[in-house]
Formats: sequence, structure tokens, C-alpha cells
Amino acid sequence: MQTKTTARQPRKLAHAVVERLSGRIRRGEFKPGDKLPTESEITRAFGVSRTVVREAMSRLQAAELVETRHGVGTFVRPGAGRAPFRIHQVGTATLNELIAILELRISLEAEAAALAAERRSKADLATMRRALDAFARQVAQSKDAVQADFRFHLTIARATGNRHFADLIRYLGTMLFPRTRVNSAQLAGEKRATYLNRVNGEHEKISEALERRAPEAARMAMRAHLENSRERLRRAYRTMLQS
Amino acid sequence: MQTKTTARQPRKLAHAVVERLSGRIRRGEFKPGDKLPTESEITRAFGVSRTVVREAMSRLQAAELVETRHGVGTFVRPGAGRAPFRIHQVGTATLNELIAILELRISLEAEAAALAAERRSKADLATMRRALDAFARQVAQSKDAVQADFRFHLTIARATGNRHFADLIRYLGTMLFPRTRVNSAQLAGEKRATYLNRVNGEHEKISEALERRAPEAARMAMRAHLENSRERLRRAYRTMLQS
DNA sequence: AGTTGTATGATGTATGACAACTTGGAGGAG
DNA sequence: CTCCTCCAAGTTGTCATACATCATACAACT
Repeated sequence: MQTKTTARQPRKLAHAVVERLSGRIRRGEFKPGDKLPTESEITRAFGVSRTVVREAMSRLQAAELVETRHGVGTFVRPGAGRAPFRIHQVGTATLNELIAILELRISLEAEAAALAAERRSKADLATMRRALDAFARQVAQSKDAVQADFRFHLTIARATGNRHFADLIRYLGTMLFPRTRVNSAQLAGEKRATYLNRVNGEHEKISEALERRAPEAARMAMRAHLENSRERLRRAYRTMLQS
Repeated sequence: MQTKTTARQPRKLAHAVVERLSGRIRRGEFKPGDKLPTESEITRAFGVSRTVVREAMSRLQAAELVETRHGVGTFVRPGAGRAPFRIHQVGTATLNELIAILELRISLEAEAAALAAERRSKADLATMRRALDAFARQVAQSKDAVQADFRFHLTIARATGNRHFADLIRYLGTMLFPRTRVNSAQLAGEKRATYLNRVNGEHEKISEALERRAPEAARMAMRAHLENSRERLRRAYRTMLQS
């Protein structure tokens, strides 16, 4: 009963159906808005059971390639084929991977700081202030102030008025969060405190530039802050390898 | 038989199961590496058929929250809950939306140009040259040289050696491609030619900076190029509204 | 001890039936 | 003739059952 087309790899039939259908969508054989064949038609065409077809449909839906309306059919969604941006890190967090992501952050946050300096509202300054205070408080309690740190950066991104900056920076943040925490955990006692205080000082410089509505100063301060971060990262890894 | 928990909205049972399971995963009740209950257990727990459970599983897989191994079970993937970055534009392409995306591009490509000026290989210069030639050729044939334009920018992104720059810029490019084409189609004849020649000149300036390994010059040239793009966009929309 | 066989439980697929929903058109009321 | 109602056909959503395939643990055999 089964056709020879996919007989080689009988495991994951649904996967094969997904591949072929999504291929035809991306290739433009099914254009956005088109109604693609009914489940029973696909069943006949591919020689698989409806179970498999439904599983495949489910995946296409999850990929936001199609949209199915109960009792009507499934349709190709407008803007199909645009894969979202994602960072495919290959498990191992190499130093180079982290630095690559940091380069992206430098690029984005430097510009974001400049834009925010022009556009920030008083409310933005207030939430920024709260983040900075929380940071200082956490440092005093010998905690890793990672959350407050992130909130500070995110507030600046939001102050640009361009939500894409905030979205992207948050995404990048979630990517390298677990690791930065590990890194700061490497340091202990005195060193850790001085390190965090220096970070705090850099944050204050950025904040000050935003208050003064000084775009170029903000850009430079943010760039310096993140480049210092990069250097700290390099050093941390070197000492880690030596121990 | 059915529990009251989701009886209100009997449509999309699978969706409900997905919500509850993904919620428990994000909430940390199921940690990465954990094996979550078998399909029959979930069937009993939620009072739905195995069909629904499998549909839910399928979506969780597609979302890369879990991974199922045949004959063993389904496990929570490490790094679950990190949604990829995507631009949620709501159909209508307002001017502000396009400018917001362009701001991102400015931020990224300016830095990319600077990095590429330091790191570019001779091969990079060659492919850049090819893109520029193709651009000029297309302009001579009165075609919209969008593809060649994009290839030029993408080559620079790749020359940074940081693949994330290339990935992101390509993503942004696919976002605003259809529209830029529309815009350049607005212009006709003489104006279009002078416009494209000016773009070509700006490209050449960037290229020259990359050859000279002059990071700051490359950064400024790229920034000027894209800011000009932004102004052209503003003008095009203004004239469009008047007609 | 080391290998093989087998039992068990898990996911993958097939099949048939019915429920819920949408749409379009037949048929009656005005 | 027009409009409304209602139903019938077609499609997706859900259920139930059975069997196939895979992975693992443990018993049995050499």
C-alpha cells in the first residue's frame, strides 16, 4: 500500500510530509491565501494515514506557515517562508560564541543609547533610576545583580521608542544569561565587589549622558561599558583555563 | 468524562494541553532533561484522547520545548522557553514601521562595516566586487537592482566573520524587501537612474573603505548610506500621499 | 563473564467512527 | 422577485482501538 517515495526512511513519516509540503509552500507552488488540499486528499496523494497528515499539519501550524479553520480547510499564511531570526548555538558555549553575541550587543546598544538620549521621557529616567538603585542594593547584599543589570539595559532599549531594539536585546540577553552568571560566580569576595562597583560606575556614566540628552556621550559610554565587559570575559576565561 | 478545567472552550483541546504543559515547563516544574509523563498518563490526567495529547506534543516539539525519542519518551530540551526574535508587524506597513527597521539596520550595518574593514579577506573583496558589478549592470538595463544591492550588504555582513550579523541582516532584509521594491518602482525614468547611480556611488565609497582597511571610514560611509536611504524613504512616502 | 533472547513499555502509524463547524443552496414566507 | 430559514454536504476536530517499531532491562543460555 505504501508508495516507494518515502519508503527508505519509514521512521518519521510525518516529518517527510512536512518537508514536502513546506517545500512546495516555500517554492511558491502554494501562494499565501491559497487553500491547500484537504486532509483526505493529502492522505491519498502521499499514501499515508490521516493521522500522519494531521501531525504534519500540526507542525506546519506551529511553524506559522499555515492556518486551519475548522470546517473550512487550511490556508497558507501571508508572509510564509520568513524564518525568524535565531541564534543557533551548538551547545558548547565557546568563548568565541559569547564574544560574537557581545559584538551584536555592542552594535545595538551603542546605537540604542544614542537614540534613547534623544528620545527618553522622564518616566524612562525614573525606571532607569530604580534599576540602578536595585543594582546597588543587590551588590551590597553580595548577590549577583544580574537581573537589575539586565533591567537597566532593557530600559534604555525601550526608551528608544523602537520596540525592535528592546525585543532583540532581550532575546540576546536570554541567550547569554546563564553564562554570565556563571562567570561572575567565578570571582569571589573582594574582587567580585570591586568588579560590580566598576560596572555600577559605568552604568552611572551612561545614565548621566541620557539625562543630559547627550547622544554621542551616551553612545561612547555604552560602547566602553560593553567592551570592558568583553575584556572581563576574556580574562575570566583565561584564568578559568589556568585553574 | 471530560473535566471542567477546559470545558468552557471545547474548541482546540490540543491548544489547552499545550498551554498547560508549556506553562509547567516555563514555570520550572519540568526542568531541562526531565522526562515528562507518558502519553497515556497525560491522557488520563487531562481526560482527553491520545490524539489530542499527540497533537499537543507535536506542537511542543515544533516550538523546540521538548524532544521525543521513539520508544523512550519525551524530554524537556535544554534552553527551553527562549522564544526566537521576530518582528511582529501587523500587516500594514506604516512609514514608522519601516523606519524602525531601518534604524536597526543602521545600528547593525554600521558596526558590521567597521568590523569587516578590519577582518575582510581578499575573497570577500572579490565577491563584493561582483555584487557591485552586477548592480551596475542591472541599472544599465533599467532593472531594479534590489538583489545585487542586498548581496552587497550581505557580503559585508559575512566579512565580519560573525555569522550572527549576516543572519540578522538577512532576516531584516527579507522583512522589508517587498516594500523597497514597490518604492523604487514609484520612481520612473531619469529620476530612477540618478537615484540608483547615487546608491552605487555610496556603495563604492563603502567598498573603498573596506579595501583600505579603514574601520571608521567604513562605519561612517555605511551610516551615511543608510541614513540617505531613510530620507529617500520619507520623501517617497510624502509624494505618494500627495498623488 | 559475556552474549543473546525476550518481555515490557514507550512512541509511531493505521483505521473507522462520530462531533463540531462552515458554507452554499434548496425551499418556503413575505 | 426578494429575503429568510434551514438543511445537507464537505472539512476539520476528537475519540477509540489496534498494531508496528523502537529502546531498555532482565532473564536465560553458552
